[in-house]
Amino acid sequence: MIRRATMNDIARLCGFSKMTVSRALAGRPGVRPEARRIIAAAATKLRYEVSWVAQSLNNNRSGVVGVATPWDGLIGSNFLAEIFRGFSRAMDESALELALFNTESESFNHGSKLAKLYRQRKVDGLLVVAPHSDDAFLKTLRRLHVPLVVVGEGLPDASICWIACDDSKGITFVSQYLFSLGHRKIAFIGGPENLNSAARRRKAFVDFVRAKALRLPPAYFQTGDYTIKGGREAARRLLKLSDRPTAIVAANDITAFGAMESARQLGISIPDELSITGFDDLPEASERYPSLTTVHQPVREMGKKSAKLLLTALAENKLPKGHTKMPVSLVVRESTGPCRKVNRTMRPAREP
Amino acid sequence: MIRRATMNDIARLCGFSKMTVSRALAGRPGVRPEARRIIAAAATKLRYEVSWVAQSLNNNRSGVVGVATPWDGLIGSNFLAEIFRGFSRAMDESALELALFNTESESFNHGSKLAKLYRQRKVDGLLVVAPHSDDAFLKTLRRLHVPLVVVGEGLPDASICWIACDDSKGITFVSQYLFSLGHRKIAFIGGPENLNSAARRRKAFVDFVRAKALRLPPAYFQTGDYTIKGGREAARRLLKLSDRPTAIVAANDITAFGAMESARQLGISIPDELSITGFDDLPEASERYPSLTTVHQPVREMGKKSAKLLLTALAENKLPKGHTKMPVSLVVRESTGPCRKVNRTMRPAREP
DNA sequence: TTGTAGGCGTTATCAG
DNA sequence: CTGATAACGCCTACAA
Repeated sequence: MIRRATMNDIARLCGFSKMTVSRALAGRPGVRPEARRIIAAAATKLRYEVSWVAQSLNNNRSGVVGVATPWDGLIGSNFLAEIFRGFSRAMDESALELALFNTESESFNHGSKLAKLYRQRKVDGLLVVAPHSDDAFLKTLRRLHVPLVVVGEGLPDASICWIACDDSKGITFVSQYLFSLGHRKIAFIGGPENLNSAARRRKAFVDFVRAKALRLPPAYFQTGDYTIKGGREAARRLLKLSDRPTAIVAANDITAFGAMESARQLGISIPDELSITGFDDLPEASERYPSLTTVHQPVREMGKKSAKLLLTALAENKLPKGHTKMPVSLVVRESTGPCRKVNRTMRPAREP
Repeated sequence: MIRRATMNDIARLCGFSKMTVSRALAGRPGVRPEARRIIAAAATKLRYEVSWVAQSLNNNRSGVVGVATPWDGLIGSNFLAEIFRGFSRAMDESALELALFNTESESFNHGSKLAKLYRQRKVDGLLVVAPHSDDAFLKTLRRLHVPLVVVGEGLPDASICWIACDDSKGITFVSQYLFSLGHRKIAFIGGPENLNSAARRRKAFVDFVRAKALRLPPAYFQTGDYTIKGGREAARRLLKLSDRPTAIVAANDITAFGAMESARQLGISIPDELSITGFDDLPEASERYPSLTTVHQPVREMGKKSAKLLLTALAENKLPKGHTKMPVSLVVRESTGPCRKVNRTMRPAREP
């Protein structure tokens, strides 16, 4: 492995000074076109690449944006994948790279690693994806004035910049839709308690139930963990009730997929005997059989937008600010249908 | 944002020279214990963190390991997720960070970005996950002597270090198992042509068919793309054949999931009328209904091992070498069963 | 238009 | 054990 060429090498090779070389290669004014050409040629010949480290030392910038997210919940998911696609779209032109951090690792959340990350200038800023509401590191970050944007979770702390979707509206959409199909026995499978968005979705459902004065047994309010398995188990509990629901609102698509599996296992047909809705509109939602009625949220767009926000802030050398609620929409597919007045339970269904 | 403390600040504060401070904080010998304590105290008071950039400039090391992989195929998948978990397990103690690169981005594969990545010292080495066999960048990398380990794909080029699983053996396992259950009409759904592993799996199946002298119609050899959709479509083609197979060997789990959906849509019961096998043993395989008989490959282990390999090589300042084929094993679950001599097709099944 | 001097924060080297 | 000096590769500021 041979030593890489430096500006000095180029300078020596073509008889200019380091400085002229620097100016020429950075495309800055004040260099004779002729000189520019000579220098460019020399650079090519020596296979020169600027040392990004040396630049960083000058700028006090690392050129790296950190992506921090709970791995166990997200890293294999299409949700995160879509967000990433959004990120990379936004950063394509920016010469910045993405580094990945697991917020679930002790050292990260505790803050020990975190302080270093930024103070050692390993990252210029952070994109935080779907943090848990009990994550300690966000407070640390705020105190250190680290430029950061939170994606996919609206936070109560007004000083933190975030981009999320309108959770309440989404849940209202599906609930309303099921209601309009005649469903009155609607159950809910929520997400993990440590996500603000999950809490908001649950609250929206509760509000809806109240507004429509539906009288639902407590067992209709289940909690999952945004995994297939969690959805399956919660649905199983629901579907084994003597007075089982005719529709299930799942707090995300994955949970809905799990619920669909439980129904299938129990021989309950979708949507004839049971309607199911999701939330997120992951690519899979349209590909499953039956396809899933769900709430579309512009995940990739959110990724792109948040990355842009951060880049702009970094460029202007200030902290990103503000909160954005992205619009959601109802996507009707095959997993929902009109309510049949009587289901197959032994006892006849209660009249609403 | 206040200027960060430097070694100079500490030196001034406690009356030692920069050099002594450096030695003390790096825990190197040749510093009086008393001095050590004083310096440590000063560092704490000033909230000092070493500048990793300045260190890099000295070491000619960036402290970053790049992870390069085709995003569209992998980034939302549990396969990649498992590999990542392995990586992070291996790097937990190492102070290195992971940066992410999309091999499908033009600038990357073309090599323009790539050369820079390493020559600018943005990364010390690369972990390349499941590259396509037609990826040009690998050749570039080899020429530049970039330390790299390829995970999940065995490559023909002997000079590149890789860790993969024993594809042939895996396919032989499932084929053999289906055969032992009495299946003779076994179809295959392969993976994308631009993956060496997919080619090897297909070849293993063909070899098996030949060894057993099975006479299968050409339509029994399908090609998917390792997606649910691809699996579903290929399976649909198979199941609509007048002489349809009694078993399907899918080249990965995802494809198998798709195939299972097709069967369900067509009202074909698994495993009574159709046996299906996968490959990978993703976490989902055991959670689907019915659960999937498949080939287990130690994905996380592979991730861990490859990261370790790279770290060792970096520490010893040489290129990682060698090829590792990880063992695979057959995992029997619910998606396979004995062959019934007559299936529901109108015409009676041929005798084997 | 070009060049010189100096600094970014750390560490290697060698002298005290 | 401690410290002065130089070097890593680039860029800003200023001078010619």
